[in-house]
Amino acid sequence: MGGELIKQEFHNVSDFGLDDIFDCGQCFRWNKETDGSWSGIVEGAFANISFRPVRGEDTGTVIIWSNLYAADPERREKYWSNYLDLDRDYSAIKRILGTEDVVMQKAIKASPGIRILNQNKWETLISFIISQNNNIPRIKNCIESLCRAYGHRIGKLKGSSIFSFPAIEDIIALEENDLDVCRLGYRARYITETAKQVARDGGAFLENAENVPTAEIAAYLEGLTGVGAKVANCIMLFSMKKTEVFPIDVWMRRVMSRFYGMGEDNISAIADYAERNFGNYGGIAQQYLFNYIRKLKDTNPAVYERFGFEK
DNA sequence: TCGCAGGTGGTCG
DNA sequence: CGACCACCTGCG
Repeated sequence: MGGELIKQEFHNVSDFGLDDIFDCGQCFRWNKETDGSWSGIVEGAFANISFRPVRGEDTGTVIIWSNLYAADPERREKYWSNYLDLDRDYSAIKRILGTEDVVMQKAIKASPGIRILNQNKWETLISFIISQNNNIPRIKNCIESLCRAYGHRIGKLKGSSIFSFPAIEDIIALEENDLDVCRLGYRARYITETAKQVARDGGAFLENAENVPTAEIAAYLEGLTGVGAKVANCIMLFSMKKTEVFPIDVWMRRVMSRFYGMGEDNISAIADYAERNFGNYGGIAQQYLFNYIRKLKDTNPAVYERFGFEK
């Protein structure tokens, strides 16, 4: 590994579940270890995160082993606290979302440990371009392949090399068919085009996006090749703290039609419903619902199939 | 084996 | 502006 691993702990953390956080489709470079911890690559560094609950499942200690900002304890603590969204009061959000919404109460109960990660903007942008019309195992394979081909070798783990996510410069330096090895399909062109567009201002807009109004960011992102409303919302939610956006994908359309009695292809009506009922926490509501319907399909396909509309 | 996957861009009325 | 439809690829 590049640099030794240093331990960072956060105590008395509640509303926190590793599987809920890392397996809810918001990130693609984290993998579960046999001991239940999760390992991932973040900002060109390696990390392993485990959670030790105390007093049942309510609160516990988050334990992070990483070589990120090894020489700067203050920066390191700030980074991870922000990355894991530890300053946000999820109990309060759950109360707000669950009020007079039985479906949401069930969804929250199914994945009580969800937290929205605050990830690198560029990596999130490219990752969600790759995610379109694609399935999660292949999305992960595509991203690893991209990192292996054009990221930088940052060390070795369990006998195999690990790589950082390629920087903007790494992508704009590519020639016509360089991405073929990554098997990205038609998304390859979207990525090279988007990289050029983002590089026009040296990546400044993306870097400062958190301070820009949501509508303005959305307009910028949807101007990028391969970025539509859904991908733009995912980028804003998972890397820019815009918790009010509500990404609508096939799963959300299924949830809204099965559990909320809405037309499956009436996207604008679904968006209106989310805005009115989930308000500033639409994105968090979306994550509870997304995990709920996906888990239901995996754990109880029969119920998933015949689940009619209930309200 | 083959439909489908956390959609988007282009085209046509 | 809304309703199609093609699109790389490989998982389940």
